[in-house]
Amino acid sequence: MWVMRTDERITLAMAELLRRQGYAATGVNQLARAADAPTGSIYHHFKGGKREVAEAALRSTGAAYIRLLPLLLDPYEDLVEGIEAAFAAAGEDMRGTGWANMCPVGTVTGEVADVEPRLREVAGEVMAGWIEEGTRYLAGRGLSEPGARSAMYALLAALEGAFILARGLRSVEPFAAAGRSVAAYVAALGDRAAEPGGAIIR
Amino acid sequence: MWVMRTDERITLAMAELLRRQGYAATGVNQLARAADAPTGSIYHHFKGGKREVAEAALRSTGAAYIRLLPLLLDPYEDLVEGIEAAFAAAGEDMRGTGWANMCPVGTVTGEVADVEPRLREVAGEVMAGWIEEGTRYLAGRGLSEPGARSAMYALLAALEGAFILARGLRSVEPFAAAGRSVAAYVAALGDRAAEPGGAIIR
DNA sequence: GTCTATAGGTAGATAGAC
DNA sequence: GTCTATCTACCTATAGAC
Repeated sequence: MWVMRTDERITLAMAELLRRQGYAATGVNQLARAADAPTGSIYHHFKGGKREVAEAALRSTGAAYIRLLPLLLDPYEDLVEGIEAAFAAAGEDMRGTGWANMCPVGTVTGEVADVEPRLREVAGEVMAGWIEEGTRYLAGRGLSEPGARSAMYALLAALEGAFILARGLRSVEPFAAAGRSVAAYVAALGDRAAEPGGAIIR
Repeated sequence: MWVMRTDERITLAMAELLRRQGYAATGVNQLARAADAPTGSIYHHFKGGKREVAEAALRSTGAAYIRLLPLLLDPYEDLVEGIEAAFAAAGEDMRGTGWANMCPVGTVTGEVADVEPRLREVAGEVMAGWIEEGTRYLAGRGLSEPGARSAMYALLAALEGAFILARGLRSVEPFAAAGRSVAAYVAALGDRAAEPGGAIIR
């Protein structure tokens, strides 16, 4: 793509700002500057203003993020090993951006879920999509359906929490520990699935 | 305490507002209303204004939260069982408050770590204190020191992440899964510690 | 579709009477 | 120490020329 449409630039700039400073602290003028667009263009493309831009940003980054799961785990024949490696990679990525690289969906949900019901809804839809797609993927890697679903909840919680802890502590240690924890859980699920009679997993 | 000092009311009100709507969305006038104090009193007690109030709120809730760890886990002779129960309790607590009951430290860290360096520092200090105290507690429950530390990182990450997922999805399922995951990790750490030669734990 | 100018409101912060 | 009135600056959003 040699050119990027104005509305795409606006959405992308919003996603970046949400990751770094959240929704409330992000101003429309700041967004316009970041997207290299005049203020009026934002309201031309997004009649709902700032909030509608944020909704678009959450949806688009949500779709992009879930694609990382197979991308990071496919190379590992051993799923448990892959999970530890994926968490480690996320930690290094965050360190490389000066501890700024957070998930906008998690940031916004924590920040303004009570005050902006529409954003909470969109974030919830994105998260639900993550769970569904992730469950399918993990089931394809050998976990039972309920086991895969539970593992996906645990994985996402550990990941979102590791983002926050790493950002506060400026350390990759939360990612390392969270990765080991989720890996241990998946390993335990796998062991149980491999037992005779198999797949009794809560 | 029959009376509560003005500065205490302000700090407490700020903590509550931070949990529900974050730092940037919380206005000084709103804070004054919530604390039942005039705007000027805030600047009388906190020369640094809004940001200094937020610092005090993070420190005080940080100290209060870590006390919950022994409170929730002491009743359980089996640590692994206790961890699952504690996560379940946190989830129910959150459901009871209409999915609003989040940790202000995590919220603020996710929201304005880049934009308000002082708040990031304070949040980091609070988190580091959680790790230290939590590591001591878990070591007292039989884990090796490095195992306890790693478990504490994993526990906090899973908990902060579960807050976010539960808030977005309006479901306690993230807490259930996160609890099972951390419990599985602690169980694995314990098994290894019990092996002959013992306590080879990363 | 792009961009400028600006309206109307609210923010954080302060001054100073009590 | 408490409280009111108010300042300046910035916010979201809009109107309308190009």
